[in-house]
Formats: sequence, structure tokens, C-alpha cells
Amino acid sequence: MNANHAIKIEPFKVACSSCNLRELCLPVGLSKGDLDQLDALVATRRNVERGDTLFRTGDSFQSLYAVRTGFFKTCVSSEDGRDQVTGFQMAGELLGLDGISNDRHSCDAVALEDSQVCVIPYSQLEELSREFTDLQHQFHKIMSREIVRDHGVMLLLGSMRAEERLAAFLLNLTQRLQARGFSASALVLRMTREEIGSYLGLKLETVSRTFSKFQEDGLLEVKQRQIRIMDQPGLQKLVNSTTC
Amino acid sequence: MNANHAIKIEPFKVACSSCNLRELCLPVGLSKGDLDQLDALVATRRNVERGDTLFRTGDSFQSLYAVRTGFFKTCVSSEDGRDQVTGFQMAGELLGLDGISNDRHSCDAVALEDSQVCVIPYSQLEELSREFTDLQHQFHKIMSREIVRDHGVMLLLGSMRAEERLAAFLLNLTQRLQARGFSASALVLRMTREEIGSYLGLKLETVSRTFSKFQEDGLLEVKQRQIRIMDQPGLQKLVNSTTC
DNA sequence: CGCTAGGTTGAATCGGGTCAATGGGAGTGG
DNA sequence: CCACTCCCATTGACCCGATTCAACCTAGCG
Repeated sequence: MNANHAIKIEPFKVACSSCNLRELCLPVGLSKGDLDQLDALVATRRNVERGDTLFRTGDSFQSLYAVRTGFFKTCVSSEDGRDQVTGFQMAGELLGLDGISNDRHSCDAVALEDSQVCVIPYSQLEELSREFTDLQHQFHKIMSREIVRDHGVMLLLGSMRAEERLAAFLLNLTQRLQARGFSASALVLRMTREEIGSYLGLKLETVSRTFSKFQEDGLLEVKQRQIRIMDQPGLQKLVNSTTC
Repeated sequence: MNANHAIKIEPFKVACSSCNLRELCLPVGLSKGDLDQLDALVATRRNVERGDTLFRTGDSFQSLYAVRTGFFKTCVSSEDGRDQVTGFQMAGELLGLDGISNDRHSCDAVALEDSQVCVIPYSQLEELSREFTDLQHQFHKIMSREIVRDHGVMLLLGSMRAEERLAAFLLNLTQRLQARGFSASALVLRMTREEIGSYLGLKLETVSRTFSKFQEDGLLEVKQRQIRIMDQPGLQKLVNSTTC
């Protein structure tokens, strides 16, 4: 499986209405009728192998992408080659919203494992959302939620110490995984220490050390990328306490 | 002037079509016909005195606001009272996009000087943008631009040193001021060192010290909140160079 | 079986934070 | 008009958390 190297169009019809991610993805709250319309729009899927980019900075913007399976990171880079991971996306989450502003993508989206996305042609989405109020509203909510999420990351980057950042990151990850039916306490990281560090504004050594510290403190069990959360409330307490 | 303490509805009709900010604000790129429709929507203005909030976290979300005159900051805070300035908004910029996701605002918007905003009832904007493609598209672009901006801030917070952050901040400010017809080299800061620090993920003392350093290096002249940029390319060089 | 990418750990360094004292400007009230 | 006050800004000294540099380890893969 996942052995095909080119863009792959699913031979059979894909349908949001029968997708088990519909409660997390664009279709949230849509009526049956609206959903059928959306089905017509989201006609193709695309496979992206681990390490490949779904789109990169400067690419012309045509479509949004909904992650169906797999895991992505997005990263921006400045002229001088500085690099920043701006997010990690898992099933049901949308990629490509950055492209609307300029008709060009302003970040890279890289698959961290073999993944599949649903392709949502943007001009058609705009068209459809003129007709279907609920879809329009849902789409706006998703964009707004991204803005709110970004503000949360700014808070993290601007005011938290390393331990707090990593704890917040882990809690956020597990929460999203739990919403997708996975365990709240055991997880496998799909990204390297360096990628976590970039996202959290830390160096990879600091991330590694902090993992070790959490393990010593009995908060986690860490075996490479396998993490088991032993003391969820303890992590939570780390996050919300200016704790002096 | 600016002596009224309550919300003030302008007695005469306000009109985007005759607003000198139309090239920076929501109406960008709209045809004459679309503009007339927008005029009908944006019927009221509201004055906000220096220090007052336009909205705060938890307030029910009804409207977006376009800054007409004045200057705002937005800030989020975490449960434990940590605080983060997420942006500064000047004439022509939109406030309130965070509220769409939840029907509640998720940040505070505070006027840093006596200000006036145009009130854009959100449900009517959605309605109108179903009818007018250009307006819909422009609105989406503005939301997307906010996301892209936030990613830039993440890059700044995640990977830049204090000097680089402050230089980037000043260049961004002057660029926006210049687009509004102000000088590219002389500016008056509307915010305290502490607010700059919060935005940049630094302490106020660090901001102050960095201003002093820039002055010693001949990059700026700093007199309290009066800043004169003496060496724009020098600042630019600070920003784009991992310089080692 | 050896190579390589990723991860861990230690020691030294340093950038920015913390704490504390001082200075300056704008607004207020006598 | 001046004096008082408050808020903001500056500056110094010290400290600490995170980075840097380096060595070493481990797992996965060809």
C-alpha cells in the first residue's frame, strides 16, 4: 500500500457524506442536502508519501486539502533561510488556507507519514458556499478557528517556558487524537525532536532534555517517539500555573 | 473632541464608497455596484476612547469592526492570567475575526488612542457576500491574510533574537504607516514598551535596552515614543541575516 | 553488518530575565 | 504657574534557562 509515486485519482467516487471524518471536517453541521452538494465538489483524493510536499511556498493556489489519513506539518521560511513549523495537521483538518490571500501558497505542507488528502477546488467551494448558507458559515468558522489557534500558539511562544510549552503541546496533541478515537494516554509522535522544537521555538536538545525531565518526574514514559502519559493532571498543572 | 463617553451613532450616513480607506479596507477591488451594497451594510460607527475596550474575551460576537481612525491592540490571556498581545491594528484594518469560530470573542480589543471604528454586522456581511462574489472573495482574502500574518509572527517569536524582533517590528509598522501616507522614517509609538514586549515575546526592559542599543548603533533616534529611523537598510539587514 | 538519521546527555556559555534604583513627561490640582 | 503624582522609560548588576558544541548512543535500513 501507499506504493504509488504519482498523484492518484481515486477511481471510485469519494463522498463526504459517508466519510467517518465528517464530524471533524468541513461538513460539520451540514444538512443532508448540503452534504450531497459537497460530495459533488470533493471529487478527488490525492496520496502524498512520507517526506513529500503537498504544496510549497510560491505554488499557485487552487485547492484546499482535507487530511483524510496521515499527518502533515506546515512550515514557513524567511528569506534568510530561517524555518518555522507553524502547525501539525491530522485527519479532518484543513490545509492550504494561507493560499487564499495571494493566490499563492505561503508555506510548505509536508507529509510526516504516508497520507491521503481530499482535494477541495477552492473556486468551486466559494461558488457552493454562495448557495449554501451552512457551508459558508462552516467554512468561515474553520478559518476563524485557525486564527484563534494561531493566537494560542503566539501566547505559547511569547510567554511560556520550555516545560510549559512541551506540556501544552502534548496535551493539545492527545486531545486532538482523542477526538479521533485514539487513546488519551498513549501516542506515537510523527515528527522529530527538531520539528517539535521548531514549532515550540526551542532547540532539539531542549526538547529532548525536557522529555527526559518529564520522565524523571513521572509525568511521561518516553521511548523514542512512543509516549505514554502517566500523569495528565500533572502536565495540565504545568501549563496553567505561572507557578513562581 | 472625542469627549463623548457613550457609543455614538453618526447622525449622517457613512459610506465606504467615499471613505479614503477604501483601498486598504474591506472594499478593495469592489465594483461601484458592490460598493453601494456595502454602504448599506456599514451603517454605523462607534467611538472608542483611549484605554477602552471595543470587545473583550467572552463577549458575544455580532460584528466585525474596521478601524477608521486610531489604533488598537488585541490580546489573549490564558486561564492563569498570562497575557499576550497578538496584534496592533491601525486604520483600514479589521478587528473581530476571532469571534466567528465560536460566536464569542476570544481576545480583547483595546484602543491605544481615541479611535473610531465602522461596525460591520457579521450576519449581514455573510448574506451580502453570498450575493456579491467580489465581496466574498475579498473577505476570504482578508481572513487568509490574517492567518499568513500570524504565521509570520510565529516565525518571529520562534526563531528570532531580541534585536531581530524589534527591527522586524519597526519595519512592519513603518511599512503599514507608509501605505497610509505617513512618513517612512518618523513615527510615534502608540503603545508602551511593555505592550511591544508582550507582542514580541520580550520583557519591557529588553525592549528598552534594545532601543538604546539601536540608538547607539546609529540605526534610530529614540525620544520616548518618538522614533526616527536613521538607517532603514541597517534594520533590514538585522532582520534577514542569520548572520553568523 | 555497517551506515545514517535521529536522539540523548554533559559542560560551558550567553542572551534575556529579574530585581532594584533612578529619571522624565504629562496631567492634575492648588 | 508651579508642585505633586503617577506612569512610563532607562539603566545597572546579577542570575538563570536555554543554546551551543561536542561526544556518544540507538534503531532502522540497505
